[in-house]
Amino acid sequence: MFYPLVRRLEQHGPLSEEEKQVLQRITSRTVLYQPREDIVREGSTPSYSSLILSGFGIRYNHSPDGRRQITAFHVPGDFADLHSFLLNPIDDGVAALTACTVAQVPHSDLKEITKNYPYLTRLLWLITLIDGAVHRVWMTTLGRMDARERLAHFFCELRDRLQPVGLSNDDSYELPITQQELGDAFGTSTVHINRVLQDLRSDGLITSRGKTLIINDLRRLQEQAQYAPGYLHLYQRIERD
Amino acid sequence: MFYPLVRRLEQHGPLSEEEKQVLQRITSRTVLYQPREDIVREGSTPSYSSLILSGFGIRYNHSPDGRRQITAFHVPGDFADLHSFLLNPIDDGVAALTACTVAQVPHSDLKEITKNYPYLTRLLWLITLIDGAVHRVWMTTLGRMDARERLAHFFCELRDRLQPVGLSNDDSYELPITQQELGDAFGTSTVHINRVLQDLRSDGLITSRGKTLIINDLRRLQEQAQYAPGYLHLYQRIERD
DNA sequence: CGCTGTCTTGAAAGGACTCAACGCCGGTGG
DNA sequence: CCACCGGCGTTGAGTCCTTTCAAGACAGCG
Repeated sequence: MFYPLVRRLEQHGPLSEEEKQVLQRITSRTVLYQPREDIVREGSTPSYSSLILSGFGIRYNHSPDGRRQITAFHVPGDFADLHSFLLNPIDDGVAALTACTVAQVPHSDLKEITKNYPYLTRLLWLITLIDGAVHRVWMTTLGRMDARERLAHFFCELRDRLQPVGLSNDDSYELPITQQELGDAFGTSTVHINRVLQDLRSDGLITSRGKTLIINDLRRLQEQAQYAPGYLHLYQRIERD
Repeated sequence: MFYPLVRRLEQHGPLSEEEKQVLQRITSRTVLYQPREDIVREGSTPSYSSLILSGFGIRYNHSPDGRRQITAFHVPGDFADLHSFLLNPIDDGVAALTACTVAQVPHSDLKEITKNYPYLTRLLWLITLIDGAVHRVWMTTLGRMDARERLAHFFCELRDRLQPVGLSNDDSYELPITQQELGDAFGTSTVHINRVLQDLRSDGLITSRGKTLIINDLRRLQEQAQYAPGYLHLYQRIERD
């Protein structure tokens, strides 16, 4: 049996047997979602947080007049709405891009953890802080880079996030994201995403066949994207005492 | 004596006498910063987090080639880099816009709180989560709104954030932010900020005299900005048990 | 009084958008 | 087994928002 939350938190600090058991217990309730299905509705007040075990998801915001902004792409191992533990009603929604299996972690269990497991609490807190760090970098790409740089940056980011969960090999990975969704994430129209992708392809930086993305020239892609992976804090360590 | 952190956290749940004393103790070390001075350097690893007691600050990111994105404006009562408690080195910097008095809260004290005061821990965690919620809305304005809407949105947001700390009266407040800084925050050039401001002024939505901003028609400003203040979670309540 | 940072203005260029149409493909139903 | 359908990707043309570059006006400060 595979315990994604254990694996994820262990990236940031060692876990005791007891702690591992706690994490296994609170992630034992799992649910299956269909592609496009809502996992958490915008504005709702869930009593649990959703941990993605398999599949791809998105987090999104709608402006009152209906324009959509995708604020995060989620891969297996991501806690899509850990923030709904303390923040409710939540103002963003979570949806499945592909079929997803999701563990529903009751907020009551999270509260118990804050009472009895300060170290686990800090680890969970850290996960939400990394989320914020990624948000800030996305803000920087949205505000200060052009569409081409933003896309290149994202492809670099996704590669580094998929690696730890074994979903990226040889710099290629499954990318089940439509051009419309890319547009909604990176602040451009679908049409423009299409043209930028063609650009990246014709420059030999990437290849995309169907839903597979191949990075042909990682160095150059990272360079043009001004990509520096530190903000992902993949190996941020926390001390127990 | 005035304890900004107590006041801030009390917005989200009642505090016991003991808890108040803890908060007072950990915010007792204060420092004064000059305008433009760095409060936290980008990429550094501070051993304390900075709580702004008076003055305005910004948080910012630089892309490797030097373009700057301002990711947050901070007002009195804001914990500018509470996330540096667990996230280090931090990838964003904090700087003073005006003269600032700042309380430096040692990370060791924060760690003690996570061990002994789970309720305070959740309150502090909440603050960082609200930060994230604001980030997401900024992403939405950056990605999906034009410069005029973004500025209007920000003026509405700042009004609602200054109200609780008594810095906004009659829908007017001090705005010690240059057009260059507004540009760096909202993803446009300084020149364009200037033109958009003139637009908002000539439409009778705002008046700005020197560093004072007056909102002349709040309804219409909020409407055009599609402003919905829920994301600030100003009165988000958390339960003790 | 002069300096420097900030604000303002104009003109030309460019990145991105909208609208519209078309091709491709997989899925569905007859 | 084939025809239809809808979602997705692609393309072109015209338009608009925003940028860049440059220069001048203004204001606060030493």
